[in-house]
Amino acid sequence: MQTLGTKALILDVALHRFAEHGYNGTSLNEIADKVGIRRPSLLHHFPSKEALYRAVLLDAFADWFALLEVAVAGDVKRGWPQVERVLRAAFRFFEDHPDFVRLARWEALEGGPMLSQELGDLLRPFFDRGTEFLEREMDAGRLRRYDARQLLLTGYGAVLSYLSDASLMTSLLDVDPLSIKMLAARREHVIDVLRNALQP
Amino acid sequence: MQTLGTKALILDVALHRFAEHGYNGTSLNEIADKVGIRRPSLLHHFPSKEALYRAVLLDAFADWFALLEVAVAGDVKRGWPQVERVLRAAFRFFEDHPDFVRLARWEALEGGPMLSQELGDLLRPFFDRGTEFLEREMDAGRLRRYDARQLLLTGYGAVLSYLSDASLMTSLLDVDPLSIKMLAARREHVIDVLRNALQP
DNA sequence: CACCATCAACCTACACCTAGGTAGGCGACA
DNA sequence: TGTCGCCTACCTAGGTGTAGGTTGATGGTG
Repeated sequence: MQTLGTKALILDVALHRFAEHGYNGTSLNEIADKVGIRRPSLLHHFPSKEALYRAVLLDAFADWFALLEVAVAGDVKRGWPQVERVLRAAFRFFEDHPDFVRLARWEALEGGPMLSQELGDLLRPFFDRGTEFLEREMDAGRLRRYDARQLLLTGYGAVLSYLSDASLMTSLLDVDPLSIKMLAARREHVIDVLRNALQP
Repeated sequence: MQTLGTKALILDVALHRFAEHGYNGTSLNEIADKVGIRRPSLLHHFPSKEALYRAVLLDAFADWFALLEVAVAGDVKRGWPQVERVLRAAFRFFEDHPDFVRLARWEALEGGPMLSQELGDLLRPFFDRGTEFLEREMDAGRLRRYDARQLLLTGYGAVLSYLSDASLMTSLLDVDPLSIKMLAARREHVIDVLRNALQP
């Protein structure tokens, strides 16, 4: 049942590998082997390792941007309920796309193969929209006052680190941090902390 | 004025390189060049790349463990003031040891060159002591109730991500995230958020 | 003091492997 | 007959690690 074309299959396998071991830790041979072709055949579909990586990264982020667009559409609610709505949407996305989380983390750490700047530019509009929303709600007294940009970065760290650093979490928690149960516990915890910090 | 012996100099340079580019992204040639010797001379001091990496990592963590010992010594205060005391000590350490932060992040992401388990074992006692402290204070009503372990992990993510993902922060903030001013802003922000989340 | 053995720290040269990427051929199929 | 997708064979760069030699400091001994 391999409905995926070879190209899509390559992207799929590469996403897993890059997410797991990063750019430097992944070889084209590994990817090709898992796809079931030889390396030169892989390079027939993508001109270079870096081109493949870019394609993987942009694909992954396209999904994330699409979700963000939907999640913030209309600013349906105000104050904390809207924050919680977006948070839950984000959590659901991250839980469904663990490879995306790790890929993003590698990219953020490495500064990427000269791609980080570009990604930052794509991320920036969403960051600014988030900032504006938070500032508006704080001004209206519906959220406790903080530096809105710092607050977004705090959310970023609190949400993503747990998911990206799974092996460390396993050492500390003695359970699979990515099990359904632990993911739910994590989600509710973060939301709980932020609610208490944000509600006036 | 090179008061450092060659071995210490190697460790120093290697720490920088591993922190910046990770294990796979760093070659012994780079390190040797920067030290001012040839690679075989470097391998005279450390038997292999992995041995060098282990030495770097254990050194870095030894400093961190030493600080933790001091910071938690005596549980001088109770409730939030003690939490804030430890937080500030940790921030100061991280600001003084940016390479440590990034090294830890690489290690957590990569699962490390088979070292992560070992590191987890070293970290574990501190994690458990933190958990116990928080639970005691929560039971006494001096801190708002959360899952203590989740809370520690939230702190981990919120504090370290900003410092380790500096290149991403630069893209989003348009300023040097590691400047004295921004570091202070970050510190006060995180403490502020956690205070509001934790004080009953 | 003169002599010699030892050893640490460095070097050059080399062996070996794996990586990414290229050249060119072969078969299937429109 | 052309083109697509794949192959084998090959190239080069760069990585880790080893072999073996040089130098210079140390330190015991006649």
